[in-house]
Amino acid sequence: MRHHTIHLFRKGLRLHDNPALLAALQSSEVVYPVYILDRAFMTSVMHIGALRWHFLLQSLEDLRSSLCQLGSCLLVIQGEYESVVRDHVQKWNITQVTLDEEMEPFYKEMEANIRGLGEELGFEVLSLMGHSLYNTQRILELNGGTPPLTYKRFLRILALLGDPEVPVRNLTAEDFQRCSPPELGLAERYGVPLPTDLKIPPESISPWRGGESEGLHRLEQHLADQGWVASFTKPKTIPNSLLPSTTGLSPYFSMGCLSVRSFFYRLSNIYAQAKHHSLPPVSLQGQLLWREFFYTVASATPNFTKMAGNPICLQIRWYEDAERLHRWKTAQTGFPWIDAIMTQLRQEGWIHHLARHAAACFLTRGDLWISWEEGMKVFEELLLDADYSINAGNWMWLSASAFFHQYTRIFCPVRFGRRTDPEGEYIRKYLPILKNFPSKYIYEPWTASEEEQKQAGCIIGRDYPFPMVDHKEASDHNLQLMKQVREEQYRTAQLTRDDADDPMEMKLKRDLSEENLPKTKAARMTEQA
DNA sequence: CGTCCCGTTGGTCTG
DNA sequence: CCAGACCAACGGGAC
Repeated sequence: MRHHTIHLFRKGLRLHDNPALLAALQSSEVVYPVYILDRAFMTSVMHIGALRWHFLLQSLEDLRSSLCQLGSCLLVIQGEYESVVRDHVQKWNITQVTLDEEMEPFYKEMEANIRGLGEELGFEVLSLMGHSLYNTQRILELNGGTPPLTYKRFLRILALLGDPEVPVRNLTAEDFQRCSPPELGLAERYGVPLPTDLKIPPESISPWRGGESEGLHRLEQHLADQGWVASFTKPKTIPNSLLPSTTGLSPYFSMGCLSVRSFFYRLSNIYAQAKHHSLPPVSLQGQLLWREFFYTVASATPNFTKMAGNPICLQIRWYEDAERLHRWKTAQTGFPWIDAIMTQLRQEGWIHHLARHAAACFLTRGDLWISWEEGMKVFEELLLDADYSINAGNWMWLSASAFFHQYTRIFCPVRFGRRTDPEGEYIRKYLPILKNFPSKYIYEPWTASEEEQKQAGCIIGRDYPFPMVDHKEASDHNLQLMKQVREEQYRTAQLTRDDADDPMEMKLKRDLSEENLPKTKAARMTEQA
């Protein structure tokens, strides 16, 4: 059967390793490449901010241009996705819709709705996995139905599965010539809108440009240095270097401008030629597998992006403090290292992984004791590489709510950054107000004398805020809170377990009595004293 | 069931 | 300058 097909781009904004689009071209006499720009969805479900809008529109423009070069086009149709599909299926006599399979609940729901429409209107739906290395369902099965909760265990499952599927071949003009492009006139009617058309602020000083072409260009630049690729070890990269010390390819992966499978195999080839190469978790390939790890856990965990109702997430009564949250979000904490990070995030939409750690630890268990969900929302809006599963997973990690539990390890907002950038060049770049501050004080400018502040041209408290908390005091306090939370949690777990096993009141009482509760060393010391 | 090992990237001190 | 011990001590998972 020769189909009339709509290929629906959602992520996967690329022509290389695009299995669903390839299948569309091979099975159709006409293919309509469509991107549905659903602004309400983007704003209320995806929560994308201005920088991400720019990145998306640039990616669409690049995709349109590449499709045109191959004799096709891209139709960007604005509207609610279900009614757009319904309208055009009838208008264009569509018999097939192809799309990438995605794992986020809202994208799954979208696909289910399109399948429902297919049954109603009589078209077929073909979805193929293009955004991840493995089928997460297979990983779950091999782990006995539950997601592996440690990376090590996850890797062991992957070893059973072997290498991921190889990428499909690049699309060529011949592929597109075998079937007709959309009618003339449609391309003009459904062009890629400009930011101003969508009332998005036009100015953008982000150094990241969206699109497959730019992504491939950056990828080639990095892969050219084979020694660097082979010896890459993540923790040794520098969070506050003025240019990214990692690949900075994440925005392109999150939107599917680059294929993770293609990258995986490019890395494998380089490793095969190198005498020595680093290994997961710290290697470059290991980074791709971290992404996969969080996808897997997220796909099998209810309420993964929330605390409430999330079975793997520690339940904590975080403070609600709109003012402190706002100051954190808008780079006004008074800790230059944290504020520089948040400034880079706001201006460029990308910060180093360790910088994310520092900022996240500060907001949650480190200093402010504000819910990781709030931080996650801010990152979702501002990070170009924001990804549903990875974002939530890392916020739980950093807040010691799941995956990571050694809550005594707290990032110091003063000393952590100073280790790799003692002169504070990163701070000077993103907080120009502190440009002339002496290096000695730049991570804690409030310790400079009035005279020194005057000389540096920045009075703390007037030109730049005082720190919003005393880090030492706050982190000690939070440490105690975290200890309490964990003891409480144990008590609750004990209660529910015994409830299920043995409802007898006597047993409950016995197990909940003081001497049967676990004691921290600190508690034991107090007792002795 | 208990015990022990170890974990992608803290901080501090010592040798 | 760097490696390693220690801090205080969690929880998943192996045994």
